[in-house]
Amino acid sequence: MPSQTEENYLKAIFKLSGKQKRSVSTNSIAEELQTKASSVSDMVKKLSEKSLVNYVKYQGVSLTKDGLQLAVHIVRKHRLWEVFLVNHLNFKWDEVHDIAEQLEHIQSPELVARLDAFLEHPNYDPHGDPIPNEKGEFPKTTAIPLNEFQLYSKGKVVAVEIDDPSFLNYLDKLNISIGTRVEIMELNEFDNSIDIKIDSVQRHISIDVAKNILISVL
Amino acid sequence: MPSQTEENYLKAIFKLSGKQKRSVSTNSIAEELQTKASSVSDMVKKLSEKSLVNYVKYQGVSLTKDGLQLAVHIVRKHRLWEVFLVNHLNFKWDEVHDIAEQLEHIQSPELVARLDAFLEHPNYDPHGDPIPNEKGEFPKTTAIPLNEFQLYSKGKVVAVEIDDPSFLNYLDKLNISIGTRVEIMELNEFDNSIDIKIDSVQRHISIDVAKNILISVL
DNA sequence: ATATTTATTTAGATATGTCTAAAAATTATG
DNA sequence: CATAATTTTTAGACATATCTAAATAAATAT
Repeated sequence: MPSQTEENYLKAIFKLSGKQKRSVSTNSIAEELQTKASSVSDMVKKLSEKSLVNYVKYQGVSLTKDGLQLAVHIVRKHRLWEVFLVNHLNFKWDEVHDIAEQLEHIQSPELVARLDAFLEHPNYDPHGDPIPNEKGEFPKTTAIPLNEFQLYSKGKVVAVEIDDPSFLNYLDKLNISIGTRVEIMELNEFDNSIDIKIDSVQRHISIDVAKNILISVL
Repeated sequence: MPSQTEENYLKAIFKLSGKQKRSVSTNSIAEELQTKASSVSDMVKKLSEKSLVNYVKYQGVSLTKDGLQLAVHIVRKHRLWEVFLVNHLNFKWDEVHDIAEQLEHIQSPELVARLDAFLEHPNYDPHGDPIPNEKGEFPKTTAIPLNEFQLYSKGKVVAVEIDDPSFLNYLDKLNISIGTRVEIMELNEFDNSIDIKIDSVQRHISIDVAKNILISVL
């Protein structure tokens, strides 16, 4: 059984690898985990010995099949707990990340299975992120970032790319949440900012915000 | 914030101190935590420096006010989680200890408060153990062990003293659970065993079992 | 292609929590 | 009360995970 620290490394590598599963640099892991590159080197070596990551000195890290499976399972637990916290304990979507960060390390397959059933097998967490099933398979989504959306098209917010409380709070202020309908009114070439309409109110958002909001076409 | 290990030591000392809050020996802590006496010596020294225990070399350990408060709070979390696991995730009373053992270390006062509310402020856990409130106050109980019960008197099982799965399983077999009505039919002086009536069925139980079943008089 | 900058790794140190084996204190026994 | 048995503590070692500082490799710029 991997330690909590090891689990956090696996999760960080999973997150940074993206869908294309590209290999990840020591520095980026260090930044993600708020630690030093030297610590990452050490840990990555250790994970490599356990066959959880592929690691060649100076050439980045990627997850092995075993490592990926573990990482996905931790993500599953994290997101299931977030659903519990929001749907049953009435937390807001910007309050649950740190608590789920702890709960995700609880070791009990039976607990995960029963929690999943209790929550009625949710496919998405409160941030719209997909929840993998027991086998590690993700529900497929066709969402694209708001900034890649076509002018005058209409869509529905299905997820956000980051769950930093300050970002989520900002979205709350703009009245944007999962399920919100948006229409693209104008694309400003100058700074790549976007004008959108929400509930018939026009709003202006920056490219940095737009690319972290995932939309599905209506 | 104390580490998980420190929390486990505090909890062990709390458990071993009993209601009279007697001071606890190094060896008994070692046994309770399945570790070595030398490790206990080290840790107890550390907890003493943090003013969580009173410790004089060779003379045992007791909790300070701060240590007691922390220990009680961990017990509160443990028992609340057990209620959740049994009442909402349909675990049996003999399956929840190890999971609660992990969940009790989750740090979030807000989570505890909301869990407590979600569970509707329970006073007892699935084993009948009292759950302290936010201030650390226990609901008062007048329960006494079955072996101290008077002949021919009737009572109701309100708690069990140990939550070892093998013990709980044995009780299940005898059809004894929290709320079961029992009547003392015979006290056997020879081996201190007891004959009791449960649902009009007579059963024979040993002193070791009897003293771990708490009864309140009817 | 060489020098410089940046990224990464190694070496050595530190903190936590554990252990074994030996020493010291306490308690029990004759 | 002196000796034996037990309990507890200390000393020194080890594993995990971290850090700083120095060394090395890779990438970038001149």
